[in-house]
Parts: sequence; structure tokens; C-alpha cells
Amino acid sequence: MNSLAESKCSNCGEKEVCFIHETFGPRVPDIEHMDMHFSKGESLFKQGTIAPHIIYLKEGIAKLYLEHRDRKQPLCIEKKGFLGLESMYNDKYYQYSAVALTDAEVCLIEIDTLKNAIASSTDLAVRVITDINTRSKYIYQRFLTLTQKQGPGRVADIILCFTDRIFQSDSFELPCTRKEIAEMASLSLESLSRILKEFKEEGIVEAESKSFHVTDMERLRFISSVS
Amino acid sequence: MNSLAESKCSNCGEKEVCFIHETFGPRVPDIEHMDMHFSKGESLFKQGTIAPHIIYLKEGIAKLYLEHRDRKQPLCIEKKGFLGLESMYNDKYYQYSAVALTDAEVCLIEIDTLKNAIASSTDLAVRVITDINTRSKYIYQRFLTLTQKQGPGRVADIILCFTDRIFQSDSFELPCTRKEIAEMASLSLESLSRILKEFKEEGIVEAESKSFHVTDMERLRFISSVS
DNA sequence: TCACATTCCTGACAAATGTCAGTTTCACAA
DNA sequence: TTGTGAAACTGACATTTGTCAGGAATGTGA
Repeated sequence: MNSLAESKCSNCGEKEVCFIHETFGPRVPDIEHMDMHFSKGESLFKQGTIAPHIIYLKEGIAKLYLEHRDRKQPLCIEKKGFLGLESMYNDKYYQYSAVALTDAEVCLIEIDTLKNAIASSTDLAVRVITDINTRSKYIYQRFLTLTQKQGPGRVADIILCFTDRIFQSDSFELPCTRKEIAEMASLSLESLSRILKEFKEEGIVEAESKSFHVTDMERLRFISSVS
Repeated sequence: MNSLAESKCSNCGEKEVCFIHETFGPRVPDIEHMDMHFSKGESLFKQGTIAPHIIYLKEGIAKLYLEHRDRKQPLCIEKKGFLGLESMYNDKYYQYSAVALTDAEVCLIEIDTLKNAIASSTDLAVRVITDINTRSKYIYQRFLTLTQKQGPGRVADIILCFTDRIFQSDSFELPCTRKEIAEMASLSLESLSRILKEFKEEGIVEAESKSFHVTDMERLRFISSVS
């Protein structure tokens, strides 16, 4: 199957190698997909709704989260990669919601298109399994953090997620509100505020408005490790 | 690939259809595997060790759990199905530990054998993805329970896991200690004890030693739903 | 039968965290 | 510039849960 002209990734025309082949390697067939732009704050998809497509996040940062009555429980922050693979095959609904934390460039792949591609390429299937398992591993880590660590350890882990996984830098601009950070750590906004204050007083983190700078990475990792 | 005589499931010889085909359907090739018996309390595999095989649990109940220093955080209770699929492809270590809560009959499939089978059968790959996603969905549910609900709701969910998922009955024999139940609910043994006492006083559950009987299922579900 | 270990229960207290209310800060639009 | 609302901070207090210590109940093997 070849990409239709009107549904090509911008990459395809320019470099002859689109994200599909960048990600899955040359042996995987072309997969029809559609470029889309999402603005910061826009919902990519919503838990419980029918899943018409899988999303490949090319640029930007997204938050995956579970909804529980009026509460949101973030699962993880993601950049570059597939979102929604967990909704394939077992039922037709999204298992979690996703929202763009920054402006985002994505490709939409219809779920049936991807299923057809998988049916004819075990390479692709293997790659999908790998991707799902990688997230699964990370979610298990989050599971441990949230059930076993106390406030400071949970907050440390969120900050480390940004410095290590997302920005690869000791300094970063927070792409969300403190309320959302509190949700990620499964804390109240007030508790988060107090913990951040402690981190500042102990010279571990400088946090002014959205600007974060970790000044004592070692101690932050220590706090993460001892809870 | 045909099953070797000495590594057949007991099913294979007797019924010409082994668990592989029961599970994956007739289009999937035979997969070499080995029968094993595990006694109650025995470890099936250990998080962080190299994963030489995937386990198919044919009979019995197993507990999957994460290890964190000296603490154990159970992920879920499983009966009949694959354990360890999450360890395929992305790294060679088990992502969680597994222990038999009852005597258990299992089949071991070498991971390379399964990979070869997947490489030649997209049906099998699809089934593996489905299995992984089913567990993933359930783990997300547990994630929500443990981060959003308070003690009583968490304990209610554990009891409902046994009545609904494992035993399909209002009454059951607990296949583990209360300490383990406390770990599943991410509570201290003492807190669990107090919550069970309340459940008994309110006539929701009769719990004598290992014998559990839910007398007010509706109220138990209500407690689960309101936290 | 009797010791012994394990499991479970209970009470008192401490620690962690949530809730509520009030205030400050900041961004943005009129 | 000023007004407005959202976001963030802080203190007081309540609630939940953990920890510790002790004791009862249960099962096991000598």
C-alpha cells in the first residue's frame, strides 16, 4: 500500500523516508496516514471514546491520563512515539486520554489501516509489541512510585521525568500548571506547593513560575530513591 | 515446528489440541513447550532476572508483583493465561515477579521459540498484542484504584477481584495471607485489619480466617465506587 | 500434650496528607 | 493603566494512614 498524495507525511515527499520507516525500518510497508497539527491544550483523544486511529507524535509533548469521575490521574508524559496502541484488538475504545502539553505535530493512522499492515508484516507487529512493552515497563515504574513513595519522592520523580526523559537538561520550562504536576504525583496542589518550597529552601531546585532549574541533581535522585 | 514428544502439554497427546491452539486458534503453528508443576508459594519467576521463557498458566492462581527494596507491590492476580509477555523484545529481563498462590500447572515456552513463532505468524502476534493490552487495561484500572481511592475502596476492589475475576462466587477461600491482601491494597496490615473489621460490623463481609463470604455485594460495589 | 512460630487483632500515638479559607502574584484583555 | 480571573502560596485544622507495642488465636512439630 502506498501513501496517498493528500495524506503523506511532510517527511515523505522531502526525504523519501517518512516516520514509518524511520521508526519501523525499511522492511515495513508504507502506511497511509494523515498529518495534523494540535495546539497546546487540545485533546488528542479521550478515554472511553471509540478509537478510530492511532496517533504518532512527531513533535511536541503529550500527557496521557486516566479519568476517574472528576479527577484526572496522569499516566505519563510522552514525546515522539505512538499513542493509543493499547487500544488495538481487545476493544475499540481508548484506554486513556491524551492532551497536547505543547503545540504538537502528529500523524493519524486509521486503526484498520494499521491492523492490515500488521497482518502482512510481522516486523511491524514486533515493533508494536516492543512499543507497548516499553510503555508498560515505564507505567509499572510509575505504579511503584505512586504506591510506595511519599510526597517528596513522588515529586522528585516527576521533576526527574522532565530533566531525564523529556528535556534532557537540568533546566526546563514547565509545560503545564502546578495543579497538573500535583495530579501527576497524586498529591493535592497544596502538598505539592509545600514540597516544592522545601526543595527550594534546601537548594535542590530553583522554581520560579514556569522556569525550573535543578541545582542539586544528586540530592534529587537521592530523595527519589529513599522516598 | 512440532512439539517434541518429551515437551508436549498433557493436552496435546490426549485431545490433539493443546492450549496453544485453544488460545490462539487453529491457524497458529505448534509451539514447543514444556509442562511443569509449581507448588503453592513457589516463585514462577523473579523481576530483574533474565527471562528465558514465557509461562502459560493452565491451572491455579498466580500473583504478579513488583519489588521495591524490601517491599512488594502486587500488580494483579491471574489465572489461566500468559505471564511474562511484557518481557519480550524490549529487554531480556522480567518486568515483574510471579508466585504461585495455589498449586499450579504451567507450560514453559522458550522465549526464542515464541519469537520464531511470532515471526512466522501474524495471527500469533495479534494474539500476543491482545493479551498484553488486556493486562495493560486491567493494570490501568489498578493504577486508578490505588492512586484515587482510600483504604475502604481499595480493599473493596481486592475482594471484588476475587469474587468477580478469580472465583466467580460470593464465597471463596483466601489463597493468601492478610499481609498479602494489605500489600495488594497498598495498606499496612493494621489498616487492612481495621477496614475488614468495619466491613464485618456493617454486615458486608463475613471473614473468618481464610473463609470469605460477601453478604452485601451491592454495598461492597458502592464502597468501591465512592472510594 | 506442650512449646513455638506465625498470623491476626487492637489500642495509643505520630506522621503524612488533604481540606478549607484567605491572600498574593501574575497574565491578559478592556 | 486598571480590572479581572486564574494560578500559586500559606496557615490552621481535620482526616487518613502508618508505626509501635502488646496480646489473642491458630497451626505445627516435638
